[in-house]
Amino acid sequence: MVGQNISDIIEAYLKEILAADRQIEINRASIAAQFNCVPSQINYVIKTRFSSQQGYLVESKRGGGGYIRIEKLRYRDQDHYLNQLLALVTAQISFEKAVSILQQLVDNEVLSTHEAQLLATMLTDDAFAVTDQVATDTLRANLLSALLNGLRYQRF
Amino acid sequence: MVGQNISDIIEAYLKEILAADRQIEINRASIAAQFNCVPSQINYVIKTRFSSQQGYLVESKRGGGGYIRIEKLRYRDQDHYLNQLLALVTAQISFEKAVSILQQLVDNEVLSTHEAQLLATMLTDDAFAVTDQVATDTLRANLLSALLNGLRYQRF
DNA sequence: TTACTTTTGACCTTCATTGACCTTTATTAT
DNA sequence: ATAATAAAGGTCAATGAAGGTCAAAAGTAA
Repeated sequence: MVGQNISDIIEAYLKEILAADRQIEINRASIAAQFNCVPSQINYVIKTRFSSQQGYLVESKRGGGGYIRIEKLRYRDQDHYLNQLLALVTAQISFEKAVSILQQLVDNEVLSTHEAQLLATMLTDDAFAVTDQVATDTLRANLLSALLNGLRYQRF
Repeated sequence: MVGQNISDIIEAYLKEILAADRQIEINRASIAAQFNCVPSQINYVIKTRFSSQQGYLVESKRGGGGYIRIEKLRYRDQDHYLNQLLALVTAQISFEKAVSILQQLVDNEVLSTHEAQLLATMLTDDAFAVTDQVATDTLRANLLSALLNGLRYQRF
């Protein structure tokens, strides 16, 4: 039932291919034609759903024979990977971004879905009964940093 | 007595669907039109009758193709037990006490050892880079309360 | 009355869609 | 080779399409 808009549909389409291939190369115009939208919408989809925050690497080439290549990044070296994620945790962080980081940990099998849910629970605004938004975000960032640091030494 | 006002009627309508499906996705404007009320009344109904305290999870998305999704969470059978633990969480709580509560959750197989470790990580003083000790304990109490509340329901 | 709940609407924020205009790269004609 | 042209993809701002917030007004019950 999720995915009423074109962007969601295109996202799902690309991710389905990525699940099998881990890397795709598309022609912007073709995809746009296929989904009956304007070419720049593809850029929108990529920008909002395939960012490096979300674990994707996007490269492109213009001109004749141009393409857009999307790659789902996978991290073999866990410590290095956690460092990268840690770098994404800015001094203040919104719940949504925090969740997208947890999601990446799930994608890369560092956390189970259930674990991520537990942790997300503790990162909600609700969990901090604080009125000041800046203080809340700062705090959440601290919590998440602590979690990521903890994960690197945790044995399973 | 129940069902006199529009809010009650909308509540009943949504809960009837939820009884069958456990999850619904609605368009705020459509529902509002259907019940001849203003859109923000839907928010009122959700806020007063589908809160997380009442066992519902509500997510929404704005913009084109936006929606409001309501999910009925399953009640845990350890609920009574969780209530007891929740009572132990005072307004402020030390790390040691927090850990002992987590330990009880492990003993009762609500959490795995690893999960407890993850959560403990987020409850350390270190996780809150706050100097004031009272504020820290207050916060930790909030976090732990949120966690315990979250554990009462589990997603499908 | 008084306090609580419901109803309404003005105004706000977020997300999606579109199109005009720009930049880069490859091919083709001279 | 060079210059023109074609063939990509990129940017950005305007517009549209949802849902969110908040406080005032209107009901309701004690």
